Amino acid sequence: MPELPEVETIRRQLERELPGRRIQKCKVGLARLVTYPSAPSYCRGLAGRRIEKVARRGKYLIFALDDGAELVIHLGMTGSLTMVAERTRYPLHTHVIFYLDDGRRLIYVDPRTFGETALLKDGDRSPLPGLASIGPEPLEGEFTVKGLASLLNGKAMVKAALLDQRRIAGIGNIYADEILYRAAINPCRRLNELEPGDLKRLHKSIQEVLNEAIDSRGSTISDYVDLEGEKGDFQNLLRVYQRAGEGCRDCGTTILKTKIAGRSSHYCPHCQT
DNA sequence: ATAGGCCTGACG
DNA sequence: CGTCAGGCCTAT
Repeated sequence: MPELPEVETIRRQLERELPGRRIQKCKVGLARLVTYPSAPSYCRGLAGRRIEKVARRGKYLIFALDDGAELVIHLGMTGSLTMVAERTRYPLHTHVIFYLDDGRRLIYVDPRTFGETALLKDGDRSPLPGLASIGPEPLEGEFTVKGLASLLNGKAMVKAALLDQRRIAGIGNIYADEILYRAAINPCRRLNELEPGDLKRLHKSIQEVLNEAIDSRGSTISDYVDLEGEKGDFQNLLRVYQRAGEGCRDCGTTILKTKIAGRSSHYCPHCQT
């Protein structure tokens, strides 16, 4: 579910709430979600730690702890984080509970359980291959047109490449479609056929779409909510995603839907070539 | 590159 | 009942 804009929205809210707070203890209801180390060691390692900072890398949330360890959470498809008061009933599918020293709890809820969490020591991210091999942040200064061109090598379809977290961090199915629409690039185009003009538009579109989505606090298609339980607004601004059969907002042509890299892909056959 | 698997829930 | 869903890993 959550892509870069949704995770960044949650990160900003966590950053207002958590730094300075201690995790008194933690409870794991579904041990499978703790991918490193074992669930018991994870809880032992977290007990008593103070949270110093909440960062984001792609779709991963990274909590820096006072002993140098990192608490990592990936929300998968349907994960969400919420702060709840003491004596509040936990929602269905609450799998991890962090008890904070102000009485509140940070809870991890995830119906489909595609998410994961881990506790990394000494900045060693190798236990999480997806994080260890992640590509550059598209909204950071070093993400240039030239850099993008070098990341998009080979002959894969451009849509598949945008979804590949090892090339660029944080883009998922919604924003890949929206980015390609804005860049006027057909999702089936091959990387080795992109011209300098395409790359320039693609670079600009990646940053514009992601920044605008963050400004709208993400997209809520079905169940995404932020830390406060609020839905995002960007679903109202989508141009192609889930609009198959409807008219293109620019030219009126019917938006098409196809399958690329196993994911549904929406595009305007007239505007995107 | 593609399909299948991991899960639950919504919808037709 | 079947199909589909914001992610990602594996096997073919």
